[in-house]
Amino acid sequence: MLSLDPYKIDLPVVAIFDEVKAVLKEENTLIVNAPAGAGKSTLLPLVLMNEDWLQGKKIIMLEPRRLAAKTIALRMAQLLNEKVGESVGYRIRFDNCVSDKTKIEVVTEGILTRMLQSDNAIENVGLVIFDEFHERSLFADVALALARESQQVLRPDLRLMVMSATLNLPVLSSLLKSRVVQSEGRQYPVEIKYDGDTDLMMLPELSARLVKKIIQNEDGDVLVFLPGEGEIKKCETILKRTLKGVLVYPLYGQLPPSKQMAAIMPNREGKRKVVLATSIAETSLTIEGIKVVVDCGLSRTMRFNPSTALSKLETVEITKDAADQRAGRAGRLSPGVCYRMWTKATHSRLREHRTPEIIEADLASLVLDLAVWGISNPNNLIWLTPPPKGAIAQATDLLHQLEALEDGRITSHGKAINQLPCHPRIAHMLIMAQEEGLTELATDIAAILEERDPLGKEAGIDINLRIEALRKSRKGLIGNKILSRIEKVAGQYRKMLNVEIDNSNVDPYETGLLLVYAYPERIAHAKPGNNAQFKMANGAITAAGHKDDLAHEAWLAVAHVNMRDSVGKIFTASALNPRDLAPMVKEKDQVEWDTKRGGFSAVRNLCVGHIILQSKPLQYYDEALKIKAISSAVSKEGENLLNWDKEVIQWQNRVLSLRKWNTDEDWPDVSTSALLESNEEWLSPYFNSVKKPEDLKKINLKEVLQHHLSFEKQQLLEELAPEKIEVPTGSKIKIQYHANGEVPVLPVRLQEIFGWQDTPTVNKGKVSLLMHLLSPGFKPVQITGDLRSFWSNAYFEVKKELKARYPKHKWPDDPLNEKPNRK
DNA sequence: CTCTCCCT
Repeated sequence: MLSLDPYKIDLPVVAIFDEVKAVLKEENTLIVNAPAGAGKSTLLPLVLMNEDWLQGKKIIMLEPRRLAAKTIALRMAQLLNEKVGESVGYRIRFDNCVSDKTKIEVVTEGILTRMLQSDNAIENVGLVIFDEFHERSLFADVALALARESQQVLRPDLRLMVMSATLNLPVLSSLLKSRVVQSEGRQYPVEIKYDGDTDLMMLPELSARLVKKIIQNEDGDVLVFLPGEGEIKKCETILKRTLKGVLVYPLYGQLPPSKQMAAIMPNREGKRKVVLATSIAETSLTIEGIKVVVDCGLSRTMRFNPSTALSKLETVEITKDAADQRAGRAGRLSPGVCYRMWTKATHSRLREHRTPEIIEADLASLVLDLAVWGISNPNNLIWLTPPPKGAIAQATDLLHQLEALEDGRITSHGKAINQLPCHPRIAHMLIMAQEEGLTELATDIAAILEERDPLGKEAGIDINLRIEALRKSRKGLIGNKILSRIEKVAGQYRKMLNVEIDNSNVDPYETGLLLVYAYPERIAHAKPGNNAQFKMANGAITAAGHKDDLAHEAWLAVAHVNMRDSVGKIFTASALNPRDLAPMVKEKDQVEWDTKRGGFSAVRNLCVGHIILQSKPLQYYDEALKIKAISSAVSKEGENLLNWDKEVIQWQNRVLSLRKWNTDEDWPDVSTSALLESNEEWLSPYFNSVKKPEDLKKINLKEVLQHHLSFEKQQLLEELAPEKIEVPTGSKIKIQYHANGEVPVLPVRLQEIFGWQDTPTVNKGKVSLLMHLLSPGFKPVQITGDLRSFWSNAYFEVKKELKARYPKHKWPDDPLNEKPNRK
């Protein structure tokens, strides 16, 4: 029983108790929109725990963070006058506290996915609550999609309640086809001041300057949002040097807990406080007594690139809802002010809602989770934001490589991978290590790979140094926060795989072998001339520092790498024994055309992915492959490779003109682009004897093209669009056709056509030629499309001019009865 | 100059 009447608690959410109860009695889905501080997370589950429709089943509430899950469960238990683990419990990684009596379980996201996996129908659950859904974490999105599927297919009575502070409500409510219950928050007004745009390079200086101004002109403590540790440290140095009598605290995730507490704890008497924080202060940590927020408008996020299968950290503009949430931190206890380091104009073009993690995350685990559920095509689920196709394809590919999937279906190996609480690559390594007898080592590597680097980058790239550090820390010789977290994770793997601690010396080759299981595409081979550069099996070039211990190894097994530049940077790797690569070496015949390297070649390569170990000329190869290779080169660079001369172009233009004029006659598209694209069809029979680029030049293109037309069409072409036309002197003069079917041009000297009454034509008299009339010296004198009118009008003007310039020629008054001449 | 946050 509750220790007090929940309706008498002084929190805004009390006002919606009855409405929430009423909706959930009738409907199975509900959205609750309540800002921070409304009291929804603690009170709503308690008010609902005895509803009839639950039929004695449990309430599961999903929290994005372990600490939040634990403290919320604790508060609820206090309100019930109980201990945690009785009516209210929690389940998080490394720690759970539930019993048979538990009716409300607060769990973190990974746990819910696990629950849905072991029992698709979650039979003993009556209500799932998604708290802080606006954070749009990957797991929350997946869990909602799966819970929804379960509700529709197996459990129509299962209730879902989505709770969120700022959210794209219309989209969510139309997707879930559910009602929205709105709660007030407890928030004081925050005045927004736009302080003009900044640039990233000057951020520490500019934000420090702004803070100094605020300290002089405003009351209360100040919270500054900066993108990362680097900016925070620089800003801290400036402020400590220039601001006297003010306490400055940094606050970010990597800080030891005692220093985090110092920043969060209420102010020491008499002194004002400035906290410089990352986005950690947006949601995870609350600082008491803040009256002024300074927001730089940037944050760092991890983005996964499916084409390289790598994640990298990027600095991005925050969205409007995140900016509002940051500003809200100034109005928890009294009215406040928020300075935004951007302009109103910049603000208007910011995106409304934060990017859901599913858009830019590595989806390997997601695809595997769905496969375990029996869903091979993620599009079959209803998503608030569908996962991107490229990332799904990359994940599916990888899972096939790891043999977790076969033809899109989960394998028994895939199920085993899914049982382990880590990325599928690492789970695959852990399982394969059992066969190699290297499980102990693998548990250490797995834990190191998923946590931050416990040594600085000054330690070099050798991952074996990290393993040794972990082993020393277990012997109590050294220690730090990261190492103890790594050991916690390693311990969980040891327990699951049933092995003991191994603190012996490490054999780097064993490490290398294991890393290859996790990252097969990152096997790296020293480039010739070894300047610490390596080519990886996926084709990318990477480098180690010149002085690194591993810089002169022939082979590396690379774990983490950054590919921001064209030559990537290796962060962690191990030496690799080439003998361990034997099973991965594949014989690949390469039949290709490379114009720069002299044309055609056929070789047999021994390779590991893109790394070529050995290359020998190939005596016998499939002729069809050769044709394909040349043809594909021709389609790309054919205009330069072939002898594409004026003759060919004239022939193309003749056919193309007829294609334009006589649409009923079915003339083929012989434009250059069409011909190059279809070259395999019409040109490839001539490739047999081709070896070098010169051989391609020797092909008589016009002849080949001519023959590609049917005999009838060849004849028709000569008849309708002849290459040349005979003029009265008997000269055969070339007609200039155009590709677009424009009127063809006949350039001819005037004296050669005396006696020609009418304009000459082609295409059975349907197309008159445009005459370019020339002087005896082939200079243009007149253009006409109507010869008859020329003779009776313009001719007399032209005659005068020509007579002056060419007095020895005959320029008759009656040109139609004059004999033409070629003189 | 890699280092935001978080989860099984």
